[in-house]
Amino acid sequence: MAGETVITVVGNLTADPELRFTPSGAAVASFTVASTPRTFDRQANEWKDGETLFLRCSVWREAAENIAESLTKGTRVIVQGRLVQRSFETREGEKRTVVEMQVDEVGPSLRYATAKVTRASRGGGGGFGGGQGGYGGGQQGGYAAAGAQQGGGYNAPGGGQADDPWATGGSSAFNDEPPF
Amino acid sequence: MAGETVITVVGNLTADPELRFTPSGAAVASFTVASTPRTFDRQANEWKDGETLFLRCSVWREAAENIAESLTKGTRVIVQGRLVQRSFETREGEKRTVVEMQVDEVGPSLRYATAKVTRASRGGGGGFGGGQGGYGGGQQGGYAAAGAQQGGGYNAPGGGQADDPWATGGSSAFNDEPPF
Amino acid sequence: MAGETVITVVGNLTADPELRFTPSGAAVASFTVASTPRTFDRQANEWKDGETLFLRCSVWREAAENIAESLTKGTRVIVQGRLVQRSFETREGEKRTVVEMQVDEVGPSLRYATAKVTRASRGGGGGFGGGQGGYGGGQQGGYAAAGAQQGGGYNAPGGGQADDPWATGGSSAFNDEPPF
Amino acid sequence: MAGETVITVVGNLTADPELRFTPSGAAVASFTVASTPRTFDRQANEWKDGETLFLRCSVWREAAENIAESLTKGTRVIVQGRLVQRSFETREGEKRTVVEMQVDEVGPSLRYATAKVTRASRGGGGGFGGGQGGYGGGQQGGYAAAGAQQGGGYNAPGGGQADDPWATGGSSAFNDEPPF
DNA sequence: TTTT
DNA sequence: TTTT
Repeated sequence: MAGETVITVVGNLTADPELRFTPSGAAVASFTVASTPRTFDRQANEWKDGETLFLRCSVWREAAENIAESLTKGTRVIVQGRLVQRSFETREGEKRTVVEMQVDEVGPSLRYATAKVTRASRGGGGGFGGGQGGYGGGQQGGYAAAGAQQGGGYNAPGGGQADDPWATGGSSAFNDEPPF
Repeated sequence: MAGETVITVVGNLTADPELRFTPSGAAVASFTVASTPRTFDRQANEWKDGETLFLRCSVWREAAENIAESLTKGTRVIVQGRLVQRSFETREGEKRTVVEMQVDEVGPSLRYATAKVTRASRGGGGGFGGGQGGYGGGQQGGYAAAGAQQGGGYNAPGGGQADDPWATGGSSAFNDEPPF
Repeated sequence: MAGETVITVVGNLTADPELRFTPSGAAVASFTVASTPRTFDRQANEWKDGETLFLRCSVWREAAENIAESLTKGTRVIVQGRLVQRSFETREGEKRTVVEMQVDEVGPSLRYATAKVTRASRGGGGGFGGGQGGYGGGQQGGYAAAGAQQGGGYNAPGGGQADDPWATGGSSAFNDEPPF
Repeated sequence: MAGETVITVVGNLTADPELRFTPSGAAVASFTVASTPRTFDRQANEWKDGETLFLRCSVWREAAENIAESLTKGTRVIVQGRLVQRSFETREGEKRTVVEMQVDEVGPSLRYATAKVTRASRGGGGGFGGGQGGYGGGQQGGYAAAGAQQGGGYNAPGGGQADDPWATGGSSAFNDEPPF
């Protein structure tokens, strides 16, 4: 009896996702995420790549079809799901167990610039209107792009805490240099 | 002295991201994620929406510019980062503190079908080839698409543990009905 | 290159921890956590136990010695650490890979009442004063116990947000029935 | 519509937990965790303490009573729960919102040696027999203690994957120096 | 192989 | 087997 084993992994696809269908027609996609931690080596006093974790992932239904269309080998992704253990038998009749992930949420990471190019599009598109229908028809892509409110200083940020500090100019957040 | 407070939140943008620049030219984007948990009400014996969490998020550098281009109001996103507390002063000179998130990774969730439409594109594009080059030029969008190996029954899935069970036909994963 | 794969698992020890020492004298403890998720079966409209995840865990140094002393078979624990993959060779010379956890933080869960009994003590003890000195010597155990300020209505809760709501009487948190 | 916002925080109690009871008799404990991240400063090329996060936490029912007995100011704890937002009104009638945590699991961290002392006990006690009553009656405390199998080299570790590598002598895990 |  |  335990809460949950929901985890989030960030890494790169080792190959294009595979899409299959169950007899009843449900889509299931599977892929492997390679996640290489960066750790600080106290001895050497430098950053090093740790051992890569290769984690097998399964996605069902809509999400399965979505990722088959938009994620490819090498894509950096964010994957959230539950760790599960699956038993199976080898061809030699030996029992084995593997740890895998049943994916709840998955999407491409926008952390690096390389992610940008691919979202160029013609006549509409642009933006991930995840919501209840098609928002955002009509952005033209390009740099200024995608509906971002680049300008204003006092536009209500629409959320958060009472008397939101982001709305007040001169917040420390907008002085120099990122905090990390 | 504490490990980390890395968390992952899934939710929808309450507005388009705001993009600004520090005096030194570093990009910083901010947005609010609305995350509504579904919880099972034991009394009523049914699922209900919990209280929505509105969490203010900041993103720096490349990622800031990337999201300003591709995320819009309503997008369902996966956000990973560190919880931080920020102090500020109200216009009345009162000290306040808010809990926010410094984002490490963020991207659109591909969980729902609505995410699909927006990635249609002309002459290439398509797919998030996060990697260093060929983002699968040539997919036509549409359903079969995006490099997924839809066909085979026994193609090596190229991943996972020794003697990978996914390679063996008839794995339980491909029988009927998703497990959840 | 990926952020981190820090995860937290809650479950029960399948056996007492094993404590060993490296040639250089570093302590390493290992144990297996059995984590059984509860999931809501939509078909049956009821809660069921999911498949149990058995996750092998390693702990080093001080923590290794601490857990060897205080955790036993069956203990419900909270374990935080990094997922790692370890390669090894079977006696038949076959290569294998397993997913395990390198533990950063671990401790007994105080969720259930059964956890209570074992902490009874004589003349001192009681309480886990992990902090910077005085572990409250002198609590007598028993129910009212352990330094909790049961009484007051307006004692400053010493932390948190400006104008902390916990300090104001009549907060909704103290009306009837827990929210879950 | 969002999965969950389950998070885990590690930190120290800023004060003893406060225990109260709702009119209907349900116990609720509250406390604040101070969590100070260690981050690597690229400029200075050294580790620094980040800004401390003070997170207000609520615990209900059994767990509330358990922690009131055993956690005290300064204790290092592992806390898992859901981030929630709570609205309230200040004495001036102003609306405010705070981010807090509804705790699912909480316990003392056994990471540091200081945690050890407090578990000394007389005639029984000792160990957290989380299970079905009092296991482990009779450990004497002290170092060898608490059911740990310190000895053997080849005792079956009882867990994990097929052909468990931990059972094989000479695993890399038992060579010199911890991996971090 | 654990377990409110 | 991936990868800023």
